[in-house]
Amino acid sequence: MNSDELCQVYRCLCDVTRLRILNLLGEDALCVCHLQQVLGESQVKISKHLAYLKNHRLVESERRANWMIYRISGAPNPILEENLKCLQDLSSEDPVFMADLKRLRATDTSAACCPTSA
Amino acid sequence: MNSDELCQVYRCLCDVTRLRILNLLGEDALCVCHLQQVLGESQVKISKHLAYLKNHRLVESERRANWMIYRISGAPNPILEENLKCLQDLSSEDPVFMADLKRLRATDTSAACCPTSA
DNA sequence: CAATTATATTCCCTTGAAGGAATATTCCTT
DNA sequence: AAGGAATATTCCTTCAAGGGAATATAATTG
Repeated sequence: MNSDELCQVYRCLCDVTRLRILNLLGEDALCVCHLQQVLGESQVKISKHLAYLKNHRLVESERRANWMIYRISGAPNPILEENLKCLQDLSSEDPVFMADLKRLRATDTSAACCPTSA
Repeated sequence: MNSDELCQVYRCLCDVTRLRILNLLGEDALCVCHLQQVLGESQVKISKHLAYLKNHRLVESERRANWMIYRISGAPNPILEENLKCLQDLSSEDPVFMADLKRLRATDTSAACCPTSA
């Protein structure tokens, strides 16, 4: 990791929608439609932000039939990991992150698109 | 700290010049002219980035005669602190940060503009 | 193969921010 | 008060990126 790559990581983190996505993916791998549901944002918006995160190697994806499952990248990244921890801490205080997690837990993850249902 | 403020912090961190500035200020408070010297960047550029950091409360400044001394903000900010630590770790590997620190140490800090000479 | 579902991409518009040149401001010295 | 040094601001141009509407692609189902 060099200074430019470090900047790239922060660029990924400096959008609230991406932070919300990462916060959710910190809990579990998720398909696009679930992210869309939980975040209440448009399909394009979610899809573009996921592409952005993927291009910068913060998340990775795997196709499962019709669905794309996204998860936090497995490649070790100390900066990302440290900041995901911070995110987790904040998510017990911040109303936006809290509400997202609440909706996530209320979401039926037994559907065909869910990673654990494979 | 809420999700928007968190984004703001990351926005501050996603420019390499600002990271270089923060890396230097992590060592010691510095005046603009020293930052300019060490970073080898234009006066406008440094000044604008400092203004940006100050507007977002990551640094604070104090006038000393002709000079403005900038330092990392004293207000507690866990996210900033955590990432300054990361920056410090990286600065022993990354060529840009390393070179900056080396030039900083080679800089005469006994001049009138330096905080410790007060 | 046609229709449907899930997701990605393209086109377009708008905005924030980076950087340089020129200028303004602030403070010091004489 | 005038000049000089340090720093800040304004004006301008360029560019990345956010978001929506429409369209394209990929896989599934009938």
